[in-house]
Amino acid sequence: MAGIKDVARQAGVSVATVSRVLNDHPSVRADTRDRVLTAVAALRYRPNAVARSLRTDQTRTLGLVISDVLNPFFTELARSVEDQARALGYSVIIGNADERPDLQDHHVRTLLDRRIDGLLVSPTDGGSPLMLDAARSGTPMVFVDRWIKDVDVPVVRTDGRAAVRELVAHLHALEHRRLAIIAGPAATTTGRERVDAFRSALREFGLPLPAAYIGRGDFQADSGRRATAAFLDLDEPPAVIFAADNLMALGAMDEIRARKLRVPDDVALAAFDDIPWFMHTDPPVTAIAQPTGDLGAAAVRALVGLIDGRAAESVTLAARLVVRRSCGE
Amino acid sequence: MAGIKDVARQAGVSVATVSRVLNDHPSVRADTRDRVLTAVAALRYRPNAVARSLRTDQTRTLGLVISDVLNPFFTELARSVEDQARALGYSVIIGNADERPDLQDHHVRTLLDRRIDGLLVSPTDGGSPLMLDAARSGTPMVFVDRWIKDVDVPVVRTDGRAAVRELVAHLHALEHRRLAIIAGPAATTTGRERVDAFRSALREFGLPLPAAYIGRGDFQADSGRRATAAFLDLDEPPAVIFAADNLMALGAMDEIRARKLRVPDDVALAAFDDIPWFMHTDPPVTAIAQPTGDLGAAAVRALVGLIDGRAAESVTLAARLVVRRSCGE
DNA sequence: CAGAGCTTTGTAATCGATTACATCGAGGGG
DNA sequence: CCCCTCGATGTAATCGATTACAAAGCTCTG
Repeated sequence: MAGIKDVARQAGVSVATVSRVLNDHPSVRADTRDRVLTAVAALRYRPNAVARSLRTDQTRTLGLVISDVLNPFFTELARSVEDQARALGYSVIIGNADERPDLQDHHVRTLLDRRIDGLLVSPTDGGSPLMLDAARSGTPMVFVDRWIKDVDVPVVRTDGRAAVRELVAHLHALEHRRLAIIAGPAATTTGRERVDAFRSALREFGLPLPAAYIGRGDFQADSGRRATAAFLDLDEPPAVIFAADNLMALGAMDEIRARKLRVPDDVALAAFDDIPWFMHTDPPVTAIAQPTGDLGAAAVRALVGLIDGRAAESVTLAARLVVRRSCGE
Repeated sequence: MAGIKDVARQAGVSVATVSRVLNDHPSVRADTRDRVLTAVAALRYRPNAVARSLRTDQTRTLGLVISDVLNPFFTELARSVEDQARALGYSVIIGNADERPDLQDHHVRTLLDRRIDGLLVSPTDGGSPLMLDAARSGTPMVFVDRWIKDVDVPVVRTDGRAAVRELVAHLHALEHRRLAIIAGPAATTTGRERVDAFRSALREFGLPLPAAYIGRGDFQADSGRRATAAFLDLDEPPAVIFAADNLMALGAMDEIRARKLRVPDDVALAAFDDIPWFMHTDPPVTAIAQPTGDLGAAAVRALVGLIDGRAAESVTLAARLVVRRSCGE
């Protein structure tokens, strides 16, 4: 592959001049520029990004570590992140943590080794020392969706409290009284928050949230299945199951279907995170929708701001309830 | 951030020795190695992958350019690719082409600039000159799922002919006679192949495939909606709609639902590419499933083989039909 | 017309690693 | 006891770009 030297030779100038043309430095005579450009075209020269990065100490690359690519919410997020990053001249390297702290650390380490300019993370757990170190040592970093307490890192996220309250009101209006939740891992903020929001909303309506009605999930389908099985085995099973993410809702549907029960007649179902498929499930699932596109775009803007030395602020967007038929009419 | 020089100073050796320890070169005395390792730990040193790549001319990174991240088939593929790559010591950079040739080229260019060691592509169109050049100029490259004719690049893909034939047999047995297909873009191999397979199977059963029963889709949901609308507006609408991918099937369901028609009573529906949600749609969708995990793993193995100088062979796996209820009982 | 000042270009250092080659010291054979 | 060999380590070139500084050419002015 042709290098800058080949271009310089071909154009009869020095490498410095070629470099200046490439970075459109003003002090290059027009005809020299033309000769260089012709040589570049003739040799199909493309600057080596690796060499450039080494010298300039910037890669124009952002790292994105997400909890689970198979979760449609996160792939939508990844997509909007990439779109916005591209618009700002950055590439994105995605790392899939699969909800595993060790994999998360693996990706953070690899990304740091590659000297990405900034890191976008949706942490799987609460306290990866590696990540905390990175944050403290000044790596530009922004949390998205989930975050870690007591770290000075901006957070771009959705506040679901109002929507959860709305959901509970909806359920209450439909005469449902025994409401259960499949929670996410306690190590994640979203895992805890959604339960908290649910609990406060229930209290507001004078409803209890017994321990048996809090299922321990890990944001993946299998755990939704297991938690649902446990609920349904109870002497007094809940009337509604609220899954804290869409994959656990999928698992819940699996289990309900396996037991030949009907939604919403036997159990009602609702989920956090709306996805296109919920419109077509049997029945369509009532869900709380996050503004995923805005979330990704805002996160990238905040991160690039940080990279450019501006102080980034945390952003909180609102979720909204989408009522369908899975909780009754 | 600490560099190799800092480590050398701290350990009282030269950078060469540090490098040797890091790449575990045999000729380093045990106690020297220990001193270096202590220094590495003390300074929390991590080698700069950018510098290393420049010198060694390898990035231990694979590029993966896929047609659409929002398509669950491709995100599953991406996931298995990443898993296998990680197992072999490679990172993966994913580029999402969004079914747009210009975006595809953008990603190929960026990946090439970054000097990735190899490229995995599921081409959106038939003839990006950039990609053809790259292939010819020796960039290790493997096509996955889709491919381009007349290029000397190994292909790892699924052959759906048998499964499509099985599907048609199933439909025929259910007394369906008017079968339509929503095709993918003619520029893609999968776009054409699936129609061809469908057509031959129909012929085998003595059924026609009128032009009006071939919908022009682009593998995205909207086009499925439009093609379905066109079918249903026909004087003699089809009894079955076979969507050549899952997103177009989603679009078809949208349109059918919007017209208050029922699947399979009013129209039957089948799709290429199975996804977890098809089990829970109303009704569950009959689909042709690809062995996605194997596909990704085989593609990575072939690519890494190429990188290591071994000759890679094309791999063809078989798809299988998963019968559910969307075509009748 | 000399020299100041500006524009344009070139020379060479640099980024942080790897690695060919040089060097040094110890041990062994004659 | 000398020299050769081999193991361990260091010195410095190198990868392909960017960029500070030097230098050359040109214009313009007094």
